[in-house]
Amino acid sequence: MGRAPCCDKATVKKGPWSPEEDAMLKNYIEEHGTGGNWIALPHKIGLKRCGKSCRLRWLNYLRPNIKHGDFTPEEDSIICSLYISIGSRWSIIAAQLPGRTDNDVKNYWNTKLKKRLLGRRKDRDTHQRQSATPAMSEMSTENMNDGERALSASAMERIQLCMQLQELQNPLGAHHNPLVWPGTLSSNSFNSNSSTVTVAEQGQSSSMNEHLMNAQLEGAAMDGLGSPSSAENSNMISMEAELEELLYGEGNRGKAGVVDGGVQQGDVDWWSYDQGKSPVGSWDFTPEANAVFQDYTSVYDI
DNA sequence: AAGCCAATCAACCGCATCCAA
DNA sequence: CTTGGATGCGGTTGATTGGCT
Repeated sequence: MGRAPCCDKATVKKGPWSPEEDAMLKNYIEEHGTGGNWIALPHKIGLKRCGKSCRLRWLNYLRPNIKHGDFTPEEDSIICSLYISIGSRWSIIAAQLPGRTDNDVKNYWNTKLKKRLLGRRKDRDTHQRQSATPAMSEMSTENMNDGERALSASAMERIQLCMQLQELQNPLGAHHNPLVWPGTLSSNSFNSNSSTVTVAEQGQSSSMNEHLMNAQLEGAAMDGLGSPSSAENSNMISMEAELEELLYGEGNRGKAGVVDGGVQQGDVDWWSYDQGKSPVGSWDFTPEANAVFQDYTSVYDI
């Protein structure tokens, strides 16, 4: 039994696209559009490709205004912030970065940013293990119990990144920090009615532990997105700066913060999206991504 | 120059969701 | 309400590239 294949794999070509194939696909779509049916598209053009493959090629490579490589510090900051906030929702993250595709962002995170951030944590752990708080030590991967090992890599990364930021902000009492770790303190600290990033949605998680930990992370993120008190706002600014430090190291603060014309990093931070410039007006903002940010802005009164 | 290895990125795969019949 | 096809998405794979020995 099983699922019917989307195309005839025996007659469909796989692997890298040739310039001729690219030209055929690009010319056709520019002239006729996709016609609302990717499956039928390759047959119309005469391409021996799967419809899904055509769609991917168009979205990730052939579409106009695609940017490749050379992520800016500002983009780094957005990616990291959103990853910590919402996890591996690459399409949503990419929608905040004009010209970037989800595939690009995902690759960039996996090959560069993740290593840059977690690598720094590893270095720091090596130096600070002796003085780390018990909670921090228990969470290091080599000390994990079976339940903790059940956490997905993504969830673990987000925990590590959150903890890394906490550690920088408040080395002695990070777990009491309401900004970063609120879900552990109060089950009401995040809104379970949110239709997009909810505990229910985390039902894909493979274990209850991951379930709960994700909920805590979402809580952390959600509180960060809410209407902060002045004290929390101060924490946010601090967290923003710490993220910058993690990305670019001490002595390089400000690298991400100031771009052409003196624009501050605060203009793009994720906990203070303003109605005017974020999702709407973004390049290729999907309805799904739009829904996420509408939830953020309506539920958390941003 | 050759071989090895790690990094990078395009592309594939399979699952989840959407939506029309 | 149910079903099945189409689409979207995230995880993973594999080919290519570049650096090092």
